[in-house]
Amino acid sequence: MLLSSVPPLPTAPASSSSSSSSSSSSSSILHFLPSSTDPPYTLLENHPSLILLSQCESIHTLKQVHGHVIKTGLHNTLFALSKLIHFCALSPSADLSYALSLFRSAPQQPNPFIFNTLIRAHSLTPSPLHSLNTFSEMIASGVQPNSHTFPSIFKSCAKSKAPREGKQLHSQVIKLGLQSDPHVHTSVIAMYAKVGELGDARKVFDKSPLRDAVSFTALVTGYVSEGRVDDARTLFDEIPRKDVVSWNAMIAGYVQSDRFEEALDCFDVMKEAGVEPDQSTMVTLLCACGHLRKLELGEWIGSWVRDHRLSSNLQLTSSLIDMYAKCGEIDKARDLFDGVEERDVIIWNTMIGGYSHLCFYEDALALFDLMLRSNVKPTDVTFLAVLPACACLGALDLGKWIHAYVDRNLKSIDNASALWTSLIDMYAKCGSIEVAEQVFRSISCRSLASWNAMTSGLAMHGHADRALRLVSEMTDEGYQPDDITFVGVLSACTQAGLVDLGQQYFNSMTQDYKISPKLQHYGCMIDLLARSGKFEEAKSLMRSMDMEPDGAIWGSLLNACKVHGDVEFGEYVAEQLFQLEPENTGAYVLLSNIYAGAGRWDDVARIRTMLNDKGMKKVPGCTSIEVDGVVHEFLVGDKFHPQSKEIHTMLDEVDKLLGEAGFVPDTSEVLYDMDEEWKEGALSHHSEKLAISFGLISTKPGTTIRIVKNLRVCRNCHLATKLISKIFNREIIARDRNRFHHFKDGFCSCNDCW
DNA sequence: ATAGGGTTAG
Repeated sequence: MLLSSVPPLPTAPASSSSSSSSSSSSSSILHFLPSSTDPPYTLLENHPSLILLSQCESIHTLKQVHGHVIKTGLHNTLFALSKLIHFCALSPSADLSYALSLFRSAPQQPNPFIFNTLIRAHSLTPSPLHSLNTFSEMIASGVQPNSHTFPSIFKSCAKSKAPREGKQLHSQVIKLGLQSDPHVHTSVIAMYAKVGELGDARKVFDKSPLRDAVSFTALVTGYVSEGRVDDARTLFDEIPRKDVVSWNAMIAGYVQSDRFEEALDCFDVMKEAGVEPDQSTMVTLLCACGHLRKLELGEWIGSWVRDHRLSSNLQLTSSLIDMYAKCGEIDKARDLFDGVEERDVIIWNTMIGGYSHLCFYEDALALFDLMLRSNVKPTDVTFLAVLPACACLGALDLGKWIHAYVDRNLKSIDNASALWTSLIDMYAKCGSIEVAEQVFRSISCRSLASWNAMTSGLAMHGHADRALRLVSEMTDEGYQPDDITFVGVLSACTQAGLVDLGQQYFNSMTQDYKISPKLQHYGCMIDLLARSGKFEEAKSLMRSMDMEPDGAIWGSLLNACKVHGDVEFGEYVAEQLFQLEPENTGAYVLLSNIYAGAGRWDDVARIRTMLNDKGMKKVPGCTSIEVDGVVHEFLVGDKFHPQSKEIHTMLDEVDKLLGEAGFVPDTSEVLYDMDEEWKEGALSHHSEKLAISFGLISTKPGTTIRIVKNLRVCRNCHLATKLISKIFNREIIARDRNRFHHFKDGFCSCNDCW
C-alpha cells in the first residue's frame, strides 16, 4: 500500500495578501460618488461618501472611498476621520496599520472616539498590550478617557495576563469616578478574575451594589479558572435572573474541570428553567458528549444545528466532528468534514486529530498531506496530531520535515514543550535515538514529559545504562519522577535483563516515591523475573497484586515459558490467557511453540486443528519501510508492490549470498513451529525480508535501512538480518512490536535476547 | 458613533 508522498519543504511562509480576494468589481462603486460640483451636504451623516463607507466590503474599496473623501475635503472633519478609522480598524476586513497611518496623519487632535476605537482594535490583536501604549498617548495628548475606554483596555490586561497594569488602571478608574458604570465595573471584575487575582475580583464585586447576571458571571468564571467549581456553583445559584451566558459559564466550568456528567445535568436544569441554549452551549455540550461517548445526545445536537441552519458554522462543525471521532464514528466525522466548503485550520486539526485518536494513522497522514496541498498552514496542534502517526508508522522523513518546518516557521509556539516531546518520541520510535537525544539536549523548555519520552526511548533501544543515567540526572535537576518515569526505568531493566536493579527500582518507586504500582509496572517486573527464569518470584509478585493481571502479563509469562521450555506452567498460563482473550491467536501460537520445543508434535497438531476449527486467522505480519517520504507496506509473500519483480530478483540474490555465508534455515521450524508469522511458503517471503530487499534496491549503498514490523521478529529472520547487515555492509534498524534491533556487522544490539 | 460576562481542536 502506498501513501501519498511528502510535499517539498516549504520555504518562507506564504504571505497571504488580504487584497487578493477583492476583484475588479470594486470599480463599479466609484460612479456613485459625488463630484466636487455636487450641492453641499449640511448633515455629514448623510454625505454619500460616508454612506458608501458604511457599505464598503473590502479595504480595497475603502481606499478608493478614502481618496474621494480627501478630494471633497471631508477628511478635514473629525467625524469623517472617525468613521474611516473605525472602519479600517474594526470591520471584518480590518487593516489596523492603515487605520494607524490615518490616525498619525490626522490634521487635528483626535477625539476620544478615535482613541477608544484604536484601543479596542489593539485589544483584539495577538499583541493586546499595544492598547496600553495608545492609552498612554491618549493621556499625554490631554484627551480624557471615558467609560467606553476601559472595558477594552481591561480585556487587553486580561488577555496578556498583566495584573500590575490592570491594578494601575483600576485606580485610574476610581480617580475618574467611573467605577459605578456597569460596563467598566464588570470588566474590572473579569480582568482580576482572569489574571489570577480572584480576591481582588471578589472585593470589587462585594463592594458594589451592582449585581446583575453579567457581573455575577464574570466572577463565576474566575472561580472556575481557579479550579473551584463548587464555589462557582454556590455563586451561580445566587444569580437572580440567569441568562444564557450565565448557564454557559457554569456548564463550561464543569467541562473544564472534567466533570462532564454534571455539565449535562446542568444543561437539563437550564432547559427546565426555560432558557434557550445557543451555539456556545452546544459547543460546550459537544465537548462533554465526546468525553462521555454520549453519541445519542451528540446526534441530537447535530439535528439542533441543522434545524437552526447553523451547518455552515465552523466552530459547531468542528465540535461535532470531534464528538463523532471520540465516539468512534469516524465515517460520520469525515462526512461532516467533507461537507464543509471553506475549512479553517481548526477543522483540519480536528479531523486529523480524530484519525490519530482512533489510531487510523495512515488516514491521519493522508489528510495531513491533503491539508498541505490545500495550502492551509499547519500549526503546532496539527503536528501534535501528526507526529504520533509518524512515530507509529516509522515515517521518519515526514517527521524530519515537520522538525525543519517547526524550526523555520513556528516562531512562538503555544505548546512548545509538548511539541518538542512529540518530536523526541517520534525520533526514538523511528529508530533515530541519537537525534532524539540531540533534540532533547537542545531544548530549553524541558518538562517531566520530555524526560520521560527520552528515558523510554533509550529503554526501547536497549540502552539501559543511558536510560538509568538520564533518570538520575533528571532527579539531580530537581524533577520528581512519576509513574510514567518508572515504566521507562523498569522497561529499560527488562530489555537488558537487569533483574536485581529492576527489583531495587521497583521497591524505590513504592517506598521512596510512594507511587503505587500500576498494571504496566507489574507487567515489566513479571516479564523481567520470568525471562530470567525466576518463575516462583514472578508468581508471588502476581499474587501480591491488588488487581487482575491483564493479557500482556499472561502473555509475557507464556513467552518466558517458551524460552525456558516450561511446558507444565505454560499450559496453565495459556489456559488463563485463553479465558481472558479468546480471540488472541498469539496465545495459541505460543503454546504450540512450547509443545514444538518439547517435541510434542501431537499437541502442536491439536492446537493447529483448534485454531482452524474456530476459524481463527492470525494477524498477518506486516513490515513498513519509508523511502523518499513514501511509506511502503509489505505483507507475507506480498506480490502487489509496483516494483515486485525487482524486489524478488533482489530477494533471490539475498538468499544466494546468505547460503554462501553458511545460513541454513531452520527447516524444523518450517514444518512444525508456528511462529508469530504464519508459514505460508518459503521463509524468505517473510515481510521484513521483502522490506529489506526493497530497501537494498532503493537506497544508496552504505546507508541505514529502517523498518517497522507489527509483530515480533522471528528467529530465522533475526539470524538472516544479522548476516545481511554484514554481507551488504548496511546498518539495519528494525522496530518490532516490543523494541528496537540495531543490526550491524553481523550482530544485533539485543544480544539475541528479545 | 464606541463599551461588560460564556464556548471548540490535543
